[in-house]
Amino acid sequence: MSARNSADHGRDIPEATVARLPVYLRALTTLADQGTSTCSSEHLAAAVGVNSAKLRKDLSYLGSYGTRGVGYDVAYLRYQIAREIGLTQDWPVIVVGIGNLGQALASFSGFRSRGFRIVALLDADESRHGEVVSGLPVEPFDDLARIAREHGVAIGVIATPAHAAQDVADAMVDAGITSILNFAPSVLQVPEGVDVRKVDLSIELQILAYHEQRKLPVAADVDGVGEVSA
Amino acid sequence: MSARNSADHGRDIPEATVARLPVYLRALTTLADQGTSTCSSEHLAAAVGVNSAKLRKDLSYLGSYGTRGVGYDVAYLRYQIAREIGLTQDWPVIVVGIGNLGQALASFSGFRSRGFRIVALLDADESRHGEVVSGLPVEPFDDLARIAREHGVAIGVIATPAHAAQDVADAMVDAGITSILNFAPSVLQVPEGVDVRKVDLSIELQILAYHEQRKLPVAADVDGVGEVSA
DNA sequence: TAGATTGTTAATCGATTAACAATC
DNA sequence: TAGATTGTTAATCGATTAACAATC
Repeated sequence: MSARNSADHGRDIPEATVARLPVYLRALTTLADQGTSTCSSEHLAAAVGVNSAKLRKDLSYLGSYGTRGVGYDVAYLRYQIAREIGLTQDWPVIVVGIGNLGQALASFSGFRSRGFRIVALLDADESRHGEVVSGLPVEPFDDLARIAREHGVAIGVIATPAHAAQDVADAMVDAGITSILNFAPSVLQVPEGVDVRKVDLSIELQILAYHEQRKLPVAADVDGVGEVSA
Repeated sequence: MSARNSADHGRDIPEATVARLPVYLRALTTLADQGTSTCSSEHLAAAVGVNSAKLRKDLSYLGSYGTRGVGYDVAYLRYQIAREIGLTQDWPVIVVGIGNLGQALASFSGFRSRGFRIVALLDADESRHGEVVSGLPVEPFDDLARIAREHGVAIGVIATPAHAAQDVADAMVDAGITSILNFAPSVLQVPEGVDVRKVDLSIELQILAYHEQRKLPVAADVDGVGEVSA
């Protein structure tokens, strides 16, 4: 009953699928680098650690880029995924907060090779201004709006302490930035239409700790102490 | 029909809930620091940006720690969540790979305050050995097993380049580490019983780019180019 | 043609959320 | 008691996966 035709492709891709497309893309790049020209869903799924049915379902949201009985052309599928994500274009990015993490981000080569180009590093600390980090000068935070507009920046990265993060987000939104990657351990309030993704190092460790804690105690279903002597 | 009693608490908490508990914990810490002693699910939910029904359902997996008509005692709920996650104990952690990211991790104060203690920094590069980073000496990667056992390390962080990550993971598993936080852009193969969480900076940016790409083109349902002039 | 593999269906599973009885 | 808020139910929604017809 649902009138799905070829023109629908690229619309309404489930979030869970969107989050996996970059993983597939990376695996395809690895395969291409190894000289592999064709691969099956089974092969690619094994490389990224997912169920092959899930992989095929994910790819089906993009279109029919495989050949039954044969598999997928690595270069072709790779291009289609890159196009779908928007990596065939260049994304100027600014980073606010040049502490240890900000410097690590500034020097991270993985961004550049995937279509992301850091065009400016900003910090509120005057004593840092003019300092060159990974080839870019540290500029005043107050110049955010001007810099963002000059470079057509749509994506901003927050690498400040938690207490500054909301102010930075507000300034980014004012400057027309509509996608924010937040490394500060704080919840950002942003208007509708602005996407925020959060990377939180200590939350990741806490999730691991939760599972780790369940591994150590004995399996018996008692309300025991469950502590092991140090 | 399901015989759920109070002794069940702390078992079978859904993954989605586990991932949110650290967020609740942080919000409760903020409230406590502000001197707030009681809060409603509505209030706490607003602070972390979730539906209050979801918050109450999440908390219900831990037990009944609220008071109808009143809300939650901030300090008490905070303790209960911390206990559930396992943050009432100390987690020794090692970091392998002392590049920019590894140094940022080593100096990140957020770990220590949440019960995680970095006990060693390791790197395969001999020229770095002995160098002191954030008060810890960089030690040889080959000493991983000894160091991990000496400190009872259960959680390891991989901050190496992608090509080294699998070897590091293998060594960690051999050394008895059963939880790994992987910052390298590679898929790790680990035996059952070992948890891996992955933080991938460029994947986060790619997910943002996907959504950003859908914002820019005009809404019309045409197969147009959708490119804006630079 | 026979074998292989995709793309899709449909069943299942897990997560979200509105609504409300329980109860402070 | 009246008002407020929890803890839980049940409906809904979205994601996963086995199975298989389509088809190269």
